[in-house]
Amino acid sequence: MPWNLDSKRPIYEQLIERVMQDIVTGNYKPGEKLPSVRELATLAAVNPNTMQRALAELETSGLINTQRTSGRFVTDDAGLIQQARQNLALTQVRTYIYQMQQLQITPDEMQQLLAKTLEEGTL
Amino acid sequence: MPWNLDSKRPIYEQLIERVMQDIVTGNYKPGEKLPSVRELATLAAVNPNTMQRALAELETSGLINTQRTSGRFVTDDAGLIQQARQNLALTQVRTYIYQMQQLQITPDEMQQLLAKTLEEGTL
Amino acid sequence: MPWNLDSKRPIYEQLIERVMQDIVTGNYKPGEKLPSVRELATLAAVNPNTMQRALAELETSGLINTQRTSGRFVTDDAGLIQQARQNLALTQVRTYIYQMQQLQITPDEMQQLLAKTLEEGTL
Amino acid sequence: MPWNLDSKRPIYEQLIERVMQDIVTGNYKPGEKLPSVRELATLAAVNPNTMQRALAELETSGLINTQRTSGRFVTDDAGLIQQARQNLALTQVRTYIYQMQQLQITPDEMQQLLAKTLEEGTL
DNA sequence: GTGGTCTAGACCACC
DNA sequence: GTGGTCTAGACCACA
Repeated sequence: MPWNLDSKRPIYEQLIERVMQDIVTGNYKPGEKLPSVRELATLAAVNPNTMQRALAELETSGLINTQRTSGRFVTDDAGLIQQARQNLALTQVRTYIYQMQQLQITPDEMQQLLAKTLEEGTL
Repeated sequence: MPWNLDSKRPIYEQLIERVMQDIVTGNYKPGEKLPSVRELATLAAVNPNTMQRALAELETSGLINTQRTSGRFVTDDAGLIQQARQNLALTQVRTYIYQMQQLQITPDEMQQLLAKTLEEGTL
Repeated sequence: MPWNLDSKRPIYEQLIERVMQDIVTGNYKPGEKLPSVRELATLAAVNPNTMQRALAELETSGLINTQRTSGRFVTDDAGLIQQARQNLALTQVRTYIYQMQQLQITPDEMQQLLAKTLEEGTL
Repeated sequence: MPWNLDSKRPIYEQLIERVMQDIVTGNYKPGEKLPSVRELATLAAVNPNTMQRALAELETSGLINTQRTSGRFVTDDAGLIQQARQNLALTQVRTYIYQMQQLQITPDEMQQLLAKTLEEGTL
């Protein structure tokens, strides 16, 4: 999977999002050891400093823990991970609703448009 | 209506979105003259240059036309306005779907979460 | 024939060009009386002041003369008109050559491209 | 090479044209890094903001890409550059033809006048 | 009065 | 160092 970095948004921000996704979707399992900063940086084709910063900020969320000598690990608290996933989803749906309200689109239409777009399989 | 500017995103970008919304929702009618740059700048509490930039970029969408000495006018092509509204809505729904897919959330869940959140009336 | 005014360029400038064209192409004959300022302004759908300014500037070229009481007349000096036409054409061709040189296009290519475009009848 | 800015036309517009020329004529090679905004501004003897605006608008053409922290780069798509050059040339020749038609000059004359002017080497 | 342009100078985030 | 944004204030042409 390519990293698809967009040069118009802060790189570190995109790295945070990507690693977080990999965690909440189970791509990295609870308790699993993450690749080293250098490895991840190589994979993402970014400067190690930038990856370092991203991981450091991720730690504040509690999703990953650093063991000074042995590396970084995904939290083994599965509940925490599920909660993070819920929060991300909730944020998305609220954003959707808010933006549609700005366009004066009714709740019914919001649901219909979603259903229709999903059916079409349009990306 | 306050302008609710968020200092974390470019102001001119938010101005564009706001004026566009005012147009597609009929707050400014087709063919209507917009307030002058200076007036709008005062309303939004931003520098006239910033508002100027926003309006200039808005012009590329064709939603507004500029008459150099008499002001800016909303296009009188109602179809164009409706189309713009559709596009905005489509972009929103696609973004929602894409983000949820990243979280490996199924289409069914996307719809259930939307329905549930709408019911709760949660903001 | 519509006047095709472009709101992004000074109106009076476009009026000058248009009336000058009408003269050098014989649309208004040598010695002929021009319509009144008010009439022309109506035809062009512009403010009479603007048309007034355009005609005033045209006078400096010698192509039209004002008779204080009876109106404005195209010069009856056919040579002067022909010369103006030549000058306009020369300016065009020199502009073309200059611009193409900026693109590092050779004289041969300038001629070939012109010939080809004329053949196609492309507008 | 001096920048030859004409005070009667918007400076940023001339900057756009100039940089675009430098790209399509190979003065700046595909994939090459452009000088920084500040450097170019100094070279052209304009305010950095003005140069910034020009480059920002140039980006919409796809001829240059911006990497937020490392600078701007000419696209490495040589085809795109050639296409841009063609379009610029086509625009010029069409403008020439259109203007000459307005003067009611025949296609034959358009070609003769071009040939004659090129021979004379008149600037 | 309108929009448009330009300068000067400051500050920011990012790498 | 890079690009990006914003402000303040000035001036211009046009109608």
